[in-house]
Amino acid sequence: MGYDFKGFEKKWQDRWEAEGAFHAKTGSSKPKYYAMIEFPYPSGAGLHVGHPRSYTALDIIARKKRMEGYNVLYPIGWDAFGLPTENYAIKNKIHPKIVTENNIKNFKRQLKMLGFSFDWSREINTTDPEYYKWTQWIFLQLFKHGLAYKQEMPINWCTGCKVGLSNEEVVNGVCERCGSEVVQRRKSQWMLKITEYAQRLIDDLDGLDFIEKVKTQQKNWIGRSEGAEVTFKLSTGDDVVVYTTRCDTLFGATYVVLSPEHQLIDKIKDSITNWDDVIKYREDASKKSEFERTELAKEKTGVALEGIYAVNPANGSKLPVWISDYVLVTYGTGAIMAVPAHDDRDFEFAKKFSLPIIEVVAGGKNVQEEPYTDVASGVLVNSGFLTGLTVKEAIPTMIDWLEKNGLGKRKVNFKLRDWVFSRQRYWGEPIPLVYCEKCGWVPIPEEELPLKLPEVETFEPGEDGESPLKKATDWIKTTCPHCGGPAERETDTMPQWAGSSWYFLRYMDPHNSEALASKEALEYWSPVDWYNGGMEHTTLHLLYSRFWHKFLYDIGVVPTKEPYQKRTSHGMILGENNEKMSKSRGNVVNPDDVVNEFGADAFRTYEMFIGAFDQSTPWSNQGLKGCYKFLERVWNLKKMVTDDEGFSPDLEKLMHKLIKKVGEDYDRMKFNTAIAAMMSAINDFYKKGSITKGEFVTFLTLLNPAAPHITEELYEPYGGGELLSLRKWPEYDEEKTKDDEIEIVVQINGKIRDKLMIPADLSRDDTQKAALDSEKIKAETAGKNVVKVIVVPGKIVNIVVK
RNA sequence: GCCGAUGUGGCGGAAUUGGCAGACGCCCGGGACUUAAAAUCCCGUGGGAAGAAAUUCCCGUACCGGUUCGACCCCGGUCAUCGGCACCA
Repeated sequence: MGYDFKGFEKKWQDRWEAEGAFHAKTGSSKPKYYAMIEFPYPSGAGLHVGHPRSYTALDIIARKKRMEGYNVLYPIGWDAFGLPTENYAIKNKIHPKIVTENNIKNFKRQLKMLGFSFDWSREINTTDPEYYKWTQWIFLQLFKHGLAYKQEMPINWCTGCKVGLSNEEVVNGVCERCGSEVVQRRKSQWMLKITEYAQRLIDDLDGLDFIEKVKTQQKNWIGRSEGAEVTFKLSTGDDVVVYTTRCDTLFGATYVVLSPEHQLIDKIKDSITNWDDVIKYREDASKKSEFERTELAKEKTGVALEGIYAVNPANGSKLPVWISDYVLVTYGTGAIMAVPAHDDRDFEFAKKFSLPIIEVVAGGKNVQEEPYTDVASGVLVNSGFLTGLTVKEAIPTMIDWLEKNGLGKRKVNFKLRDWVFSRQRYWGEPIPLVYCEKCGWVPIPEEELPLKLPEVETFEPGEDGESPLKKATDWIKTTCPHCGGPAERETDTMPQWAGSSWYFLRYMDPHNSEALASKEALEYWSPVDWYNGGMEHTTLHLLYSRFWHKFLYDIGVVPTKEPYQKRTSHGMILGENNEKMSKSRGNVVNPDDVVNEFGADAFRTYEMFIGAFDQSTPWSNQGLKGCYKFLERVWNLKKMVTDDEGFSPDLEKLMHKLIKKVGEDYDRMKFNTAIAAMMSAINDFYKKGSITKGEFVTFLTLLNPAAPHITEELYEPYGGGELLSLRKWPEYDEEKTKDDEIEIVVQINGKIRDKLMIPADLSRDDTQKAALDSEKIKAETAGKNVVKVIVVPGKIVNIVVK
């Protein structure tokens, strides 16, 4: 009738804590192992059943490594700045600090009840001034090295949160967080030059053990493209530089397009005869929200700049110049040469406005009807000195020609944009800069860090999205650290991603007041050996933190180029109805209820057994019960343990196989099959009716990383006061995992006709002989012509007959 | 549209990477125990056909085709679902 998990789960959690069993020791002579999960945002909703999937997985890794003799760091903390807390604070008129404290308290209780082997003595909190002191310090270093700059620029403005968003935070034209419409606004914003690291962020992926889809997603996001910048002369005498990856098609350019925001337009204003139309188009374009821009992408719009033309540098032909918002001001040069015969967008535009289409690459269908964009095949035509070359040959030939004649040059572009780093919000790290009329932006002295968040009456953003800190007038007024004159503090705060961009460093030395971490700790623990987290952070947190880390490497603060050696990702846990868990769908499973009813071990074991770790799977209460039953069977094993040491002859093979299987499966994150193997073993134990002490203890050790409480409890009578969690991981003997006799399959023409037990080490010839000697096979092959016999020793014999 | 992943019993999922498809668990069915039920333990469980039975045969990994002695696995094509990107020239 059940096992009394409530009687001991808490007991062991307390004992691990009291003994400091999972404390990592900086500088220990043991080899180090740094396992990390993404620290949670302590939301009011409490822990989601998805969190423990990742935490249990790396807990298993951490616990196993510890048992294998490593000095393991498996830390935990709170990524606690952010909008949901602030919005809750506004709504309920409670200080976000209090909200955060309460949420952390609840999260901490929930995490503790699950028995993770976190080193709680290293707990960190991004909203703690002792923590954000160093977030601010890093920002100051970025500023001092010219990687932080303030710029008036069109930003994504969330109409709901009243805050600027980075491109990464805009999903399908709406705010990732609140779902409100996002529009373009011009705002002065702090920016971080992540683009300066674009190439290195791609290149350095090579040496890393990241799952492939993370690497490709990051590469696609950074979006490197090789091409050329080509200069077109305008009839006004000005130059317009366009960016193209297909300079081979230059002879086919039939018009030039500038983005509506292109700077040149104002300069040549006087030569444009339809200026009113241009003004109107620009205004319309700027009013379009991000949503409209993407949704209406199909329908091309534009205005010709009348009174001017551009000259094609390849053949001197005069081309009309247009403006259109299908050309983005933020990419390349904000201007393109249009080759409608060989580009989908240009084709569409040319059709709509009846512009000429000239074929310069042969090999497609009629380019008057559809563009031919294939780069792999196709030969240049109508293209002067390029005619006859393949596209692949023509591109470098054209670039060489352009460079030789001073008409263009090779150019690499990236889709990645600089990181919009300021938020007009309260609950974030204050940006530690002051503005002085005389000296401009001046960093505050490092001794003055942390620059603490001032107290304010209300946390709402002001009209027009002013930062709530604007109301802290006393705080804002200060003196310039440079000239001593009057100055004002920056009132924007940092985005939520700031604190998480370096937290893995703080874990190494969390209480250091002199530095973000000591040199010794950084040298000892870097890099994180294994970092598991969600795919949703691939282009945000994961990229941002790699960027910060590279910067810190460049200025000599950290010893490695990359923060994380290995990155894996877990699949989502869906509701029982196979949909994403959400309050509105009513399919949320609360970890508190699960632990209360079935205990932490059953919860952990089930989350590991639920399916392939990297794939999404629906929750199942029945499946959970199955795992509970398994643990119950483990519990009841204690009644059948004999006093014998070691392994009994009839279970020896099984035990060695099991040690091998479970260990290897844990390492490869095949937790589901590791648990399955242990379930299978349990079935065998029950069949036999008794097991030795040695078998029992070994079994408990293998299960311990997944189900630490029940195994500690069962081990207690055998441990002599020692914790099972700190016991040595069992070893196996490869020889003893091998069977003496194996079953092989005999096929005739690929169909199974017989199965034979043969000695495992039987030679190829003898295996073949045994197969052909089988009665069944003899009967089947009688009177037929044996054409061929394929023998795979230890596996199969296939006899081909006619 | 582009990039990536996935598709296997009633369900979650296995399959040493080209060698017995369906491990393990759930559900369901049967039996033991019990006055009875629950719990527990044992057995069965992809579909179809033949047989009283042990057993035997056929079909089967989204669909179509190919390579191979042999394909869930490799190749070509199609469809579906999910995730990411999306006017990036």
